[in-house]
Amino acid sequence: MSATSTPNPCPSAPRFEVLARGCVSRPVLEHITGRWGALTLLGLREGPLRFSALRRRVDGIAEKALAQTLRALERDGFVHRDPGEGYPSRVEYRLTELGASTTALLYALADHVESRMPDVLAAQAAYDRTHPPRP
Amino acid sequence: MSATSTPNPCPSAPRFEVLARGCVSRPVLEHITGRWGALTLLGLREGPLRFSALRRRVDGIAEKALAQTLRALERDGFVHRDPGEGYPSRVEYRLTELGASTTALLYALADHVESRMPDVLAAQAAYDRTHPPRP
DNA sequence: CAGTATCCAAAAAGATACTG
DNA sequence: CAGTATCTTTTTGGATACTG
Repeated sequence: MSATSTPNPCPSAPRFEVLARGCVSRPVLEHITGRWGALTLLGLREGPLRFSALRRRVDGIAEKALAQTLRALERDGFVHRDPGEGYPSRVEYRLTELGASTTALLYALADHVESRMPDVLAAQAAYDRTHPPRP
Repeated sequence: MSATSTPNPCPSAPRFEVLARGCVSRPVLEHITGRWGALTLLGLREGPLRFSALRRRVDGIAEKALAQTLRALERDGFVHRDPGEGYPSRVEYRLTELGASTTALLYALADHVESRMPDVLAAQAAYDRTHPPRP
């Protein structure tokens, strides 16, 4: 750290503003909501998994992307990486307490979306009916 | 439409699996959690806004990105677009009921992250201390 | 097994200009 | 004002190969 006199960002205070660019929590929120972040956390929700198992679980993710995502989530303290000793290597990933509490909220969100899919599909159909495919 | 005999994806049933590629809810979840989706929804949380006001609120977003994001969210039924008549144009965007309920969950998530930022910053510092910057 | 390294293709972000 | 069009630059994604 050292006295960085950043005019600084979002007071974690009453009104919160992740909306501000430069807010320190914004990149963190992006890690957990981003393309693979959310799915990776949800993939670990039911218990620890090893790299390949997790990769199979998060359908469609590339090794590279999974590695990157896990690194970011580990750095932010959402995921704990436990490298077992021995060979061949067995590394387990598990949610930290912070990761678990966060994932619970993420799950609530995903579950809500899932339950309201009928409305979403209806909205999409209506939209497509009234909007030109692409002139 | 038309009888697509998709072997199809994620039963909205008991165990849910957004994790599956091809799951219809996955792209929707991505729209609301994606790079700008979340911030745009949060930007509308306190009330309807017009395009430029929203753009100012979601700090750093480009016109193009905002237009795209709003289109996706409108199509999914999270946002309602209300084009006022007259000139110059005044278009208002507001959350639908579905958008509002979803955004409430998103807010809970963002708020949780915000409140735990001290832990996140500590984790990041610890990580950076023990991991080589880049050899 | 658990990754890293590479290379290429595809997509997204940015900046600028222009229209109803 | 509310966008679209266009072009350029960066980031991603995907496939393949290789190492401890």
